[in-house]
Amino acid sequence: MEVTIRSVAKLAGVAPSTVSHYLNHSAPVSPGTAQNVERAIAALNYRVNLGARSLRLRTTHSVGLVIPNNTTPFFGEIAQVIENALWDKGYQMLLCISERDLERETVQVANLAGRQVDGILMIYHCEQSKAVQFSKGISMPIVFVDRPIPGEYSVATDNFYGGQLAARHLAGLGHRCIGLLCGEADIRNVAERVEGFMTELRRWGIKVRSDYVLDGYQELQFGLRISELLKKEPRPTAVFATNDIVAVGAWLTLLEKGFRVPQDLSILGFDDIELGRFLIPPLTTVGQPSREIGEKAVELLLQLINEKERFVNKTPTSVIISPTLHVRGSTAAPAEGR
Amino acid sequence: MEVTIRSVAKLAGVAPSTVSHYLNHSAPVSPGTAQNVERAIAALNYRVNLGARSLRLRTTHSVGLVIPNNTTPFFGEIAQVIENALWDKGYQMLLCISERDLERETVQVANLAGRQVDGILMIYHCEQSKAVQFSKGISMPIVFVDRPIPGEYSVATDNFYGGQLAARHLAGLGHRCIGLLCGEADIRNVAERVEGFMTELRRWGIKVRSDYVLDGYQELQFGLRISELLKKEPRPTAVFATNDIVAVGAWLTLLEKGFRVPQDLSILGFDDIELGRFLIPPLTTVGQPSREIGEKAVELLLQLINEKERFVNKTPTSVIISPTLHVRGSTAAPAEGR
DNA sequence: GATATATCTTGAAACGTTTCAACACAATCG
DNA sequence: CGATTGTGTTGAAACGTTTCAAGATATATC
Repeated sequence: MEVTIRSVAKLAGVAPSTVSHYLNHSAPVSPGTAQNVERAIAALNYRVNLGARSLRLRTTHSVGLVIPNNTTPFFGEIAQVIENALWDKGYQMLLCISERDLERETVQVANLAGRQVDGILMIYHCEQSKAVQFSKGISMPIVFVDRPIPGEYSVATDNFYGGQLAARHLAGLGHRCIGLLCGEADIRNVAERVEGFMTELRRWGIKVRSDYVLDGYQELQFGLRISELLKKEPRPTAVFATNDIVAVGAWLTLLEKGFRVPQDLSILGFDDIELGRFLIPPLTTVGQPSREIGEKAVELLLQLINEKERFVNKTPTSVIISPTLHVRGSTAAPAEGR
Repeated sequence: MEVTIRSVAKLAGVAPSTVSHYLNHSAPVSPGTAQNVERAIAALNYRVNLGARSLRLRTTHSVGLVIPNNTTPFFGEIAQVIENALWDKGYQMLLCISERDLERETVQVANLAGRQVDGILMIYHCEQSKAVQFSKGISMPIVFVDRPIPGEYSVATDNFYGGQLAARHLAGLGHRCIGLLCGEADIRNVAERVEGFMTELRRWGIKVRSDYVLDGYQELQFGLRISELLKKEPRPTAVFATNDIVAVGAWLTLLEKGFRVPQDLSILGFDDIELGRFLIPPLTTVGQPSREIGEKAVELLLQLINEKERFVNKTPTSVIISPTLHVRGSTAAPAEGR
């Protein structure tokens, strides 16, 4: 038999409600009974059944997080930051990995709703995600992370500005002949980075030749294709990768081919993953403030949870966080005469 | 008001129990009522409250996973594999990140127990973890992952054998002068790798000079200290790092100092993280079968959950999975004359 | 000493399910 | 035709909590 609040009450010689009051400080309990209850709890190794409590209280103190993948450094970091923030506030995180499967994404949201989580945080995979539509039919608040949706609560990076930062840095160093490794331009975040980058370059009067732009997946492997740019005439003096992993791939290729970074070619990434800091030279990059994003998302969600009524008729807010440029060793002014 | 099985029943003009039977196929329902119920469910957008169901059924179909950290590639991968395996079986994963905090680890296990998870998977941080002791007081089965405990159920890599594989490979190539980058030797897993490595080398009649052994943390930064080994006379022709991240650190340093891998120095890691496959040359490594470990752990745990009674008196089994050597480009025979 | 007040304790109802035992009805059997 | 079987349906109890309203006791007030 399970040990319940009733068994504790019986052993302590009081009513279950008294035990409950003792546990929750919801009513004063005389020192004598307090001690009895304490002893009974210890003797039976009683632990309150949070599921039952949730049923009664209509709040589970749990939050679901849906991410496309956990091995991508950025997502893994976000998940960690969010777990930490939630834990601090007494919330348990239910992690769902969608594996970029739209069907699965939706079922996971439905499941979380069925489990009566108090709220949901979601990095949806792409614009077509059915889960986004589906999420409107559930009763708990939902905050979209990293990838905003018009008309919904969200917390994300200002990707356009990030692209501008990158452009400004390279242009400021004197680069005029610049390449671009563009990972998955159909993801809005990436598109915005590119747009910001191009817009800013245009402001400097710099035009990126279309054959200096490579498209591919956001994987290390794609970065290896930088070798194609090295054959161009004139060779670009700097390259912006829309993603650190891609930048690392490029970096590896350059080293292998005997090019020196940054003397022969400057390289600039986006994300600020841990590895980049340890390359030699370390990678200059536009840092996604993953800590700030995760914490802000949790803060916003908990607000929605706690002041539910008040927020019902407010138009959802979209929090945009500015990335910052981390200047490290992989970028420098172009060599003389170029 | 929440939409419950009762509201559905009322709208469909039947008893709540009938709706339940319809949902769970626990009793035949006539086609007519079935349709009515279906319609009512759709009309009200009803979704069964899994919390309430759990309370009644005494099973939550959820499992807790405790890991020290989610950004370490190996842990992140394990978490992902486990989530996938659990999801396939209809279980929800509750993720707890202990941040290597022994206190927190314990509280997390207690919390999971309170939430009535059906079982717990745990990568504890170190031998002193109080959580290990604590876990004996809870009622649900627990399987230790990656780091076994005598007398408890566990699934882990055969680290000793992994060390042997590494040694055999290097010795077989002809290396006689071998260095060792040893990350956190007080973690048993690491100690076993080293032991297997040394044992096998001894069998080949090779002794590792004590000043060829460096100790440090399992971080990329530690790998940078390989430069200390490069000054030794004679210089080692190969280095084994007990961890891929450390190996990558070493690899970066070698490249930066102008040493060629593997011509000047062979380098061998442990874990098989994704990044290693993309170095140029790619990293030879002893692969931790993270997929197999995760899946096996889930399989074992679900067995314990489902056949609980039967297992009660069995002595816990400790599953050991053999790692495999992935020979890639970073190792080769030593240069002539050395 | 009666009444009011404060402190402590309690039984019962509720949260949203599932399931047992019982019932109603129709079809089948001998 | 009475008994049996099978198919659908149901009310009530249970899962382990919390909380409301009310009861019990002790203390203070007039």
